[in-house]
Amino acid sequence: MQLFWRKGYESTSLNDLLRETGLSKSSLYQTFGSKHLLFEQSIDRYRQCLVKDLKAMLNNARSGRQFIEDMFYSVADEVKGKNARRGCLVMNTASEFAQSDLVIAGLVKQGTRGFYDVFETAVRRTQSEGEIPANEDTRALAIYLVTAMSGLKTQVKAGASAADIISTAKIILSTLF
Amino acid sequence: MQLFWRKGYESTSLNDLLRETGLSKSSLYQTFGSKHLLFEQSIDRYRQCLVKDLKAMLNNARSGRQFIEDMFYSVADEVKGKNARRGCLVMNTASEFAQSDLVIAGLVKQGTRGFYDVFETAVRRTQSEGEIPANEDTRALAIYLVTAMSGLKTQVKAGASAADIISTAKIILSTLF
DNA sequence: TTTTTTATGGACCATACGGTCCCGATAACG
DNA sequence: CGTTATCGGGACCGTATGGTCCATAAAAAA
Repeated sequence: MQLFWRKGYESTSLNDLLRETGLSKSSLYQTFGSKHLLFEQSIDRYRQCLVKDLKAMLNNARSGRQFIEDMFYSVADEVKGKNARRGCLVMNTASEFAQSDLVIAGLVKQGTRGFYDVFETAVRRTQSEGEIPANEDTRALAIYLVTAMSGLKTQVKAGASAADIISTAKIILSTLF
Repeated sequence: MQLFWRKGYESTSLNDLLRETGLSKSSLYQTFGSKHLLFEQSIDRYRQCLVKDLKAMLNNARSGRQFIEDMFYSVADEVKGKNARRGCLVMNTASEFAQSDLVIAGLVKQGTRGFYDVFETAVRRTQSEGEIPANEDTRALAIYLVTAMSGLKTQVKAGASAADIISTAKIILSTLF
């Protein structure tokens, strides 16, 4: 999963996977079936873990608004560090495959829906806390936030500076607050 | 360029390129040097053409606001049609390579800067037409618009519906107008 | 017309790819 | 202890990859 996340599907070779996992070829094929199936399982695991983590973060957050703001400002951190600029596996996969592979497209759709749901929950909570008007379309706002997040991560990949990310995050958030 | 745009770098094989161009292998190598060099030239040409077209569209637009609105609403059209969901070559490349290839990273940076510039010009014009407050940071707004556009195109690739694209575009634009 | 440059088709190459298979080691089980 | 199921190392396979080379054909220059 880490490897696919960092390099994408096509650029990750079987040898890369063997080196990273420490498995032999036969073991990897016995366990995962094929490179493609392993990729599918990687996306699925990624989505499960990320959505679970996001829900936990939202639950532990002081407020819905705090959660949303933290999410966007923390993108600036991805400019630096060891796993720098690797983006989001689901969105990376959407970009690499688009709709050319039906199975992958389904997993991507499942992933984006999961992200929509988390952000919609966050928006609803923020509404109930009085920081977002109650008459706003929560689903539309959630999709907007996921879209903006995805754009921000693409900017990181394109080489944007942390300062640009933060100033853009400010504008994104100004739509809500 | 069309092929790289549709399929990305790794997924486009030399045979694909020969078939599409109608050239023989030696001719293609004599003309473009290598697959990698051809890709670089494709990105460069893409950027030049697109930036030129955008500038022309902006000049011909009834207003800066009209230009910006048209840009975002027209993304919904990319859901359907023959060249559906292929996104933007520069952003696709940013996603595929991130910063792993220095030459490519430079071309991506050049591309994004070109997009920033066009949108900054559009924002400035819109300010002078009184539709955006004069005290707004035009560069920051331009980067925001490019970021939002890139996110929107990724949503298209992820399989979003035209309706979702339009409602998200509305929210993106509500930040400015 | 002859010479020199340029362009092109196609054979050829080494290698890296994803994937299969078998046989020996190990571990679980009776 | 003996038997059976599981696991993994590595040889092997066919193919597609990006890339080179050369001999010839066409065109440009002399």
